Amino acid sequence: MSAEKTPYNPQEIEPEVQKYWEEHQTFHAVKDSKKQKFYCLVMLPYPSGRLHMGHVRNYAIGDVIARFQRMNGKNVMNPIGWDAFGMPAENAAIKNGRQPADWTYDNIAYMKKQLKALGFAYDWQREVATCRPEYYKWEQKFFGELYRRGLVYKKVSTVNWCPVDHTVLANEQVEDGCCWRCGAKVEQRELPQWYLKITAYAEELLKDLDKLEGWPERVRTMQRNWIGRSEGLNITFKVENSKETLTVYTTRPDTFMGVTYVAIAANHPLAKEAAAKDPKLSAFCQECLTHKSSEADIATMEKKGMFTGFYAVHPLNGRKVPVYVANFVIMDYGTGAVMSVPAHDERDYEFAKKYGIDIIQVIRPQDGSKTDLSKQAYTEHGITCNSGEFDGLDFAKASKAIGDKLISLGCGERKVNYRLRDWCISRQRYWGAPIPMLTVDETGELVPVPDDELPVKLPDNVKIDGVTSPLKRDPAFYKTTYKGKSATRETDTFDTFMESSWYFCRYCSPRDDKEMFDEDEANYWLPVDQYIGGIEHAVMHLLYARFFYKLLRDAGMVKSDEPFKRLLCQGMVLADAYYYLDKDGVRNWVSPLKANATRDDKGNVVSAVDDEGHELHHEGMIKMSKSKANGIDPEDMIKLYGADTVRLFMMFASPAELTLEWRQSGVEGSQRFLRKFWHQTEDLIASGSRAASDPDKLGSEGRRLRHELHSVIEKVTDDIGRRQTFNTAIAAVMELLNSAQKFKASSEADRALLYEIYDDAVLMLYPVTPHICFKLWQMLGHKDAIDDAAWPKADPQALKPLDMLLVLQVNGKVRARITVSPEASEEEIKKLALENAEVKKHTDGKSVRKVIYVKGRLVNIVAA
RNA sequence: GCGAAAGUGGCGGAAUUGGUAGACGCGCUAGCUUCAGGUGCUAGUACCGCAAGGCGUAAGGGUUCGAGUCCCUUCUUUCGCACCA
Repeated sequence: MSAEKTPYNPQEIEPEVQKYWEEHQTFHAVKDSKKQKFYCLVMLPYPSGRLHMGHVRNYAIGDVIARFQRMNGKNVMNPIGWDAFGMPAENAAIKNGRQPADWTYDNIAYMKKQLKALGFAYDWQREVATCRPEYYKWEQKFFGELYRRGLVYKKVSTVNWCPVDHTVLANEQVEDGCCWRCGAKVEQRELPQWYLKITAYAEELLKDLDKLEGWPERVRTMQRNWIGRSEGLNITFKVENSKETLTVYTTRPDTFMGVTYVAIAANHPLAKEAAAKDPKLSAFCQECLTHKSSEADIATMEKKGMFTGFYAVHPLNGRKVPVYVANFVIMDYGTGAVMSVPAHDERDYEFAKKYGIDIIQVIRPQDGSKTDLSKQAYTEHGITCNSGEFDGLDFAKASKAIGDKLISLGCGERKVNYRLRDWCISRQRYWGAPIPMLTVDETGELVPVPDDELPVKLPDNVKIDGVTSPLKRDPAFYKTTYKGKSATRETDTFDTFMESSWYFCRYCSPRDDKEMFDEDEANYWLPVDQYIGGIEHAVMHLLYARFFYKLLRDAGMVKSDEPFKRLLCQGMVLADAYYYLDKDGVRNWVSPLKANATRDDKGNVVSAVDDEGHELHHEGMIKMSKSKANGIDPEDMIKLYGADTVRLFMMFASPAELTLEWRQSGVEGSQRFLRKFWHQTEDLIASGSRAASDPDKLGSEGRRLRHELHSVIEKVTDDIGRRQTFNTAIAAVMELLNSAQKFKASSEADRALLYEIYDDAVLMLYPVTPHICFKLWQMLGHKDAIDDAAWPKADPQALKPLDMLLVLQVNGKVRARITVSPEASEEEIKKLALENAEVKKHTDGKSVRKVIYVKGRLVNIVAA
């Protein structure tokens, strides 16, 4: 024990180990058909400038899985890249006059350093930045192909318009009626836009969700709801005094005989026709269109309508029903017109009451109970009434009969509808991939930019004023020719979700200058075996990427149907938030690192004061954010504790899918563990050299400990590989090391066992804390680097239990614990249980009714 | 409103197939060591009780020899969606 102890110094060893990985290109992946591949993918970051804890958590999880799979013999690809187009670069350009490109590339360089300091096992040779022409060239080419395949179209339509960012937002990008990035209230505008026909794949996107067994159920449910398939009927009404007809979509054909009015969207052709004659109606339509347009906002706003003067003619009973413009009907969903049955729909009921429209009951409850339509609508499925020849039918029969009748009259058509709408990919921004389309000036013909002219490069050195895209003011960009004729380029750019929809394919051959990606490489690596990212991408990104993958498949470029086999959505990172109130009662948020909390003897925060003496209010643990000043900078933490400590804490503090509470004391605990691990390994080495393992020479304590080791190997393997419960895997190793620490080695065989334990513990912790394990592995005398070492295997011999701990219960209550030989028969065990003194205390004077033995676990004696 | 998930010590969490509730860690308490220590080590720590023992997984009920786990009712929280015609 005389050996000098070296302190555990992560600041020294981590850069050293990282340098080794860099020099050896340890994590460079090469296709090898003889080896089973494993594609581990983390959602690529937007280069905002600095990593945040959300990134670190995401990538730590990915790194653990990638390293674990590598140790298990897989050929692992673990790439990283940059989702480099987007608004913040333009905002930075506006703010400090820098070019978006310069700003972005600087950020990438900085964040790359941060990622390297965390020791992630990326194949840096595959790094991709989506803003490079070599990347988006292929996206432009593919877009041209999609256009030729009829999957791209341009249409004028109402779109969500962000008045602050001066850009159109996809429906999916609007949160609570506000822009998802800047939070400004969204308005509606009519603009010509490019669309991708995602609805053509709606059915398959829905159906294939069933194949995604490795996805969290909640994500699949969200996507199912987002696609929102419904079966119904399109019904066409004739309109009096108009050439227009009116087609509505309904999922309740059974209520058709109760229609008393029709509601249409403000920008429906019939509404426009009526508005042309009526200034009041025109003003109302205008008001409807300037309204916030997200579904959530429409849901909460007051329902309003206005009579158009038109009457639609009910095709079955000839009734003339008024046509209203209503603010809650959307042109883009269904047909932009709704038939209204106030008696059996709550919204229609409310509307009818407000405007004095008839309410006619055509459905009655199946069980014969009474309904009171003077109070509320009856919305359940029931039996038809007041419906003439259709009376007395249930929902299915009535829907079929009425549908058949309408179809035979030529004014009905069965229709499957989706909530999902086509993907608008146009953005009125500079910092994005230009949409590669041209308009021939003379003819107005729309054509894709010919492949040999791609990429359509973004011009450099532009002036950004935050209002008009520089592309729209730059004739050198938009003036061009097509087959000798003058033409005008599209000046809109792609939605950045386009780039993130296929980057994982590009990783397969990232420097390919002949095609989008190499098919042999892609079909070796794809699909992704494990994808890891935030739950916020559950619908948009993950749906678009699935769609894009199917487009690639139908172009013959990939062979599988789904891009991501297994998905893990990690939880948010929270931290304590504190504030004090200033003179004006305004909250001033203070970093939790500056809050000195006083705790009671149970450890609860009683009060807190910041460094300047302000009394702080503790808001609790909330999501890390700039506005609440409770973000913890990963770089600060690495400097303070080292990457291994940060990684260990993140993986240990909570299960990956749940929220993670950042606690300084917990981080310190993680560091304490690593320090102990380091010193205990040193102690072992100092206690004597490695002896040959000889399990037969172990005493009973040694055998028990060896049994524990191999049970832990089995558990940790299952926890990381199958269950993905990294926290319990780490806890198991900690427990093992606690046991090893208590074990007094008294022989060569004992010491050999300890070496076996420390070897395996180092291997098992390597995916989580690779730097310290790299060094400990060397210290334990291994010549080859740990990076290529194999994951430990549980020895079946050692897994056999030496003795069995049984719980003895009387009437379900634990009364004693006994140890028996694993060979003991059930009869012997039951006898032992009944003779146990503690058991007897509780069975005395009672008769034993039943004795239940659960193998290897317990004996329960039922006595009364 | 609809849909989904979840409620376990002072805290994060564990209990994987209905079978020892509270692993592991944080915090706290006591002691030792070091003493420049916000280091290290040892022990204790759900609650009530001196103890025997009792009680205990949001609340209430049920199934079972046995329930944190399954079923029903209620409450709460979180997340997602939302006039979807």
